Amino acid sequence: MLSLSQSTGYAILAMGCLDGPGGVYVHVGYLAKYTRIPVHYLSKIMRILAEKGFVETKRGNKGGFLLCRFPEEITLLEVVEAIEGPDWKGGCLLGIPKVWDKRACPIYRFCQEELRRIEKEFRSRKLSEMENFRRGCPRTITPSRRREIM
Amino acid sequence: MLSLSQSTGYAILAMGCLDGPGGVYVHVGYLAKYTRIPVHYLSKIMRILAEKGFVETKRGNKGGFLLCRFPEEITLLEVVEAIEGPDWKGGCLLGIPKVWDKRACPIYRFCQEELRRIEKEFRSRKLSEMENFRRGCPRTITPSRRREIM
DNA sequence: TGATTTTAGGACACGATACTCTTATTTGCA
DNA sequence: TGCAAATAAGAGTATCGTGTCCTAAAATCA
Repeated sequence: MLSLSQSTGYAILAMGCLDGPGGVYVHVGYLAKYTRIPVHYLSKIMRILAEKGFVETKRGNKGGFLLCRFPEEITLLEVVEAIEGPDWKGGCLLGIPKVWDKRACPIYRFCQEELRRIEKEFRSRKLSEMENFRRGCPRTITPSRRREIM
Repeated sequence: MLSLSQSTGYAILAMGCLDGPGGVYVHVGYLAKYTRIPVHYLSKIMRILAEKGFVETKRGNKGGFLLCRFPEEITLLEVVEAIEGPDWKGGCLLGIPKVWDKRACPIYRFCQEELRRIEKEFRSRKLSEMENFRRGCPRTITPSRRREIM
């Protein structure tokens, strides 16, 4: 399938729901429910994002996750590279492992142009553009609704 | 990594080296060596391509593989869909599994445009455009060189 | 302090992709 | 006819992405 890994999609979905510095910590359970990501798997991804310095975590009651920077300052490209690593572009959309011979790829030039275009898009788009989505994610919740979710 | 699977790249690389109807059958070992694909793995892919009706096979002495149609008539899109299946587009370059809420993907419109552009490219490009690459692939070979290869 | 809430971290399972190896089976040619 | 060449077929292995589960540790609050 022509796409980055699901994990990257999950990371963007989840980060798009978080508040910036000074906001409220959001429980991973709410994130998971709202974004439809398996909760234990998302928990792992959040830990990676914490290690990479994207999110701040707080344990215990009223704990959860928070962005370390404001969403206006975080580009999609940063998130992509944090999860996929620097080689996310791969070089060939067709899946030719390493195009050692340009004649081997009938769309060599097209791939280069496309990947440049896509990277430019990723670099120009910020998490803040998911604001409308973020607002739908619950932050405080009743005990009964919590039992239903978890 | 943002690409189709390696198998698709392998299929295109290999098919790009084959003759059309009436040409010579090419040994999978030569294909593998020339394209730098693991020979047993390529052998499996060739069998899939044979099942799908893209290549003709001949066993035994002087056997090998041949395209069933002329390379001018075979588009990249056909090969992609044969190996990846019809859902190769996935819908979201970022890897968001199923974009149930357009607000969830900050580049929803961009993805749609890009995938349309890429599909158009795949549909317009033919295997015959790999002619220069194909010519470098050995068809007949000495026993000593064969030992070295296999 | 103790109960509750929440993340941290690791073990494990499962399927897909990528790759290897061995044993048929078919074909051409001497 | 028999040998050698070549694909067919399928079992086996490794790794990775995805997902589940359990226990430990930390933080809050009564």
